[in-house]
Amino acid sequence: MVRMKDVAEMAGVSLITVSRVLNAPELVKDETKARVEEAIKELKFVPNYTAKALAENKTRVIYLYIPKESSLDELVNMNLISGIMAHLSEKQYSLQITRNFELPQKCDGMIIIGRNGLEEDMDSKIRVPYVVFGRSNLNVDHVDVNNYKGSYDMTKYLISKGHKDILFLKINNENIRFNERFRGYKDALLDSDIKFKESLVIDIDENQEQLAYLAIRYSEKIEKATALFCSTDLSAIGAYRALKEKNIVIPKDISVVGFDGLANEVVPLTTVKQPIYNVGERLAEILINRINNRSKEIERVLLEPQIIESKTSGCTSLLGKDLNLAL
Amino acid sequence: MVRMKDVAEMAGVSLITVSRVLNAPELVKDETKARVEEAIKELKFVPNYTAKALAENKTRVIYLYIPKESSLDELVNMNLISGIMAHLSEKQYSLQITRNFELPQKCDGMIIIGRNGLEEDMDSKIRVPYVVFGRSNLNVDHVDVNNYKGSYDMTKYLISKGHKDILFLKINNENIRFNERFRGYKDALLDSDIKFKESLVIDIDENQEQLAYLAIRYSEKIEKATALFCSTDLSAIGAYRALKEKNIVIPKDISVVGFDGLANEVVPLTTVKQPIYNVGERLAEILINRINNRSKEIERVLLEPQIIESKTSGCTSLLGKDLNLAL
DNA sequence: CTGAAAGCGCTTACAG
DNA sequence: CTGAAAGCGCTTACAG
Repeated sequence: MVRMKDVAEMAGVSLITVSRVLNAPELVKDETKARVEEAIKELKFVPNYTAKALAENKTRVIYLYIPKESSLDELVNMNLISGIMAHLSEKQYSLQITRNFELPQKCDGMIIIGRNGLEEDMDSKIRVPYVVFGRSNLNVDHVDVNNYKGSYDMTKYLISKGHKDILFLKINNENIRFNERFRGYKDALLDSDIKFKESLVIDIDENQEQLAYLAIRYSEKIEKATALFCSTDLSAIGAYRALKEKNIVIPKDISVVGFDGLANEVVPLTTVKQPIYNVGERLAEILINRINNRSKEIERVLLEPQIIESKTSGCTSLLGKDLNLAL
Repeated sequence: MVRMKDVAEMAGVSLITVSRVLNAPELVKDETKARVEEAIKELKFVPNYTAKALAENKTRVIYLYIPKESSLDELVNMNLISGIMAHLSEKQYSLQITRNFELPQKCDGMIIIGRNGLEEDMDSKIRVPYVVFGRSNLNVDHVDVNNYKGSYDMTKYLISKGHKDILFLKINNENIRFNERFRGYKDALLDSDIKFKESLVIDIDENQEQLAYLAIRYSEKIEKATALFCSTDLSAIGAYRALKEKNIVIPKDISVVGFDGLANEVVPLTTVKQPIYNVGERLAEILINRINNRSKEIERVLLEPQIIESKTSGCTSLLGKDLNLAL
């Protein structure tokens, strides 16, 4: 293994100078720097990050906190982990996962999956820089998905396809995300001069396929609508099943769209795709920047979701026509 | 931060003794050991893994090689990464991802996503212990999914539901996995005294939704069957779409099942779920064991997939009956 | 602009 | 069974 010492010898300088070329090149005379750089290239020197970390009192380890309630093999978490890994690897950082705040080892920073309530005590508990996925009441770097915008855009999209009577399957729990999606829907209607009607909203209490199924199965509001916008893909699938049972054909009789898009590799549902993988990348990026500069301005990033057109939606002009049927 | 030195002082021993208690406790007198252990607990001492790694000439970093052709946000890769991370984190190792074999930094071991052909030169290139996902012609630790068994079991499952004429949608490329799935299907028929018929096989060349769609859309073999076993979920979804277009109702007229199950959180397809997340965990586990004991016997692990019953399959006794329709 | 020396927190022959 | 000393490969005041 090539060490800084070897580079120093080859370049005819001290080890300290090599270190400077690597970490503070502006302090080194151009000519010396050139000699060192050549030696580095010649010997294919790569710094030993373990030694560097020890000397700097760093670890090059980032912890990702995922609450215990959330399984690591959920699609959201998998997307997140992959995105984070991709960026950290590039920057020579590595990742560990934790389910609580008692970390088994030192780290340089943390990524926290939003815990909406408990945040107040977080800042005192965590003694390293951290970044949060989701809203944060604290003055802290965070990344979130623009649920409002995604929902707004999807509603506009449906309107552009000729839909005016758009049913909304709403999820009624304290999760801000679902509220934002509902707001986006309403505002898009408003901005298109379509009156928002309570009679076109169907409520369920949790994001469950079965609840959505039941709600749609026994609702009569369907007949008034040409499109159904579900708050999540999971509920869209429940709704889909209910519609089929009622012999309503999709998208011939009604368009059905969802929100999340985490499995759109295999689910042919028109939906709003949350860029969770990108969220992961951005979280990692922002955290590393923060580690390298504690005093920089707080970052608040809102990533835009994207509409994925698939087989469950169509134009109103095609209503009743037997086209390519959806799954 | 509490160091070994602090523990040593409190226990009234040398730093070396503390190190022994941690790494080779059998060399330490019981009484001394007890004093040290108490001090460790009292001071909540946690070893500094960076320092340990440097002294041991280790890194505690594992590289995961994923070929460039394969995107990190594919479901398989995400499952894998999450599973690997879960185990490594537990063992205080961390992970980095690489897309080639020029590693930017030292590591203690590698996890290689099977590269079926190129394996011959691998052993010489990689100078650290490694484990492979997939078959390997080399004499190396590896983990794979039992595709044969999954397919065999699914076929048996369909037979147990009364199906005898089971169409198989086969993918005809060099990927061994697809061959194994086909073999499992044939053997299950054989073992159930059902004659295998070429006329019940439909071929496509790649695992693509559209190819499956076309193959099923224009095949007349469907009419002869009560069940359709597709080699992948993706092809099952294409097939599903084609069937719907032909006004064939699922599972009323025909059962449709797939293979993969990576998105079954949201896809209500009866399928064989590949335990990719568990594959990840096992890969990590085996690698760490190998790192700690280079001379142990080679591990060849075959994980069993699992049948997930969902809404696209049913009993032949219910054929033609209008039940809970599937998605 | 450059270098000698101490230090980061561990492990590991070697000695006793 | 226990300990003194050197070493892992870097960084960082400090001095010049």
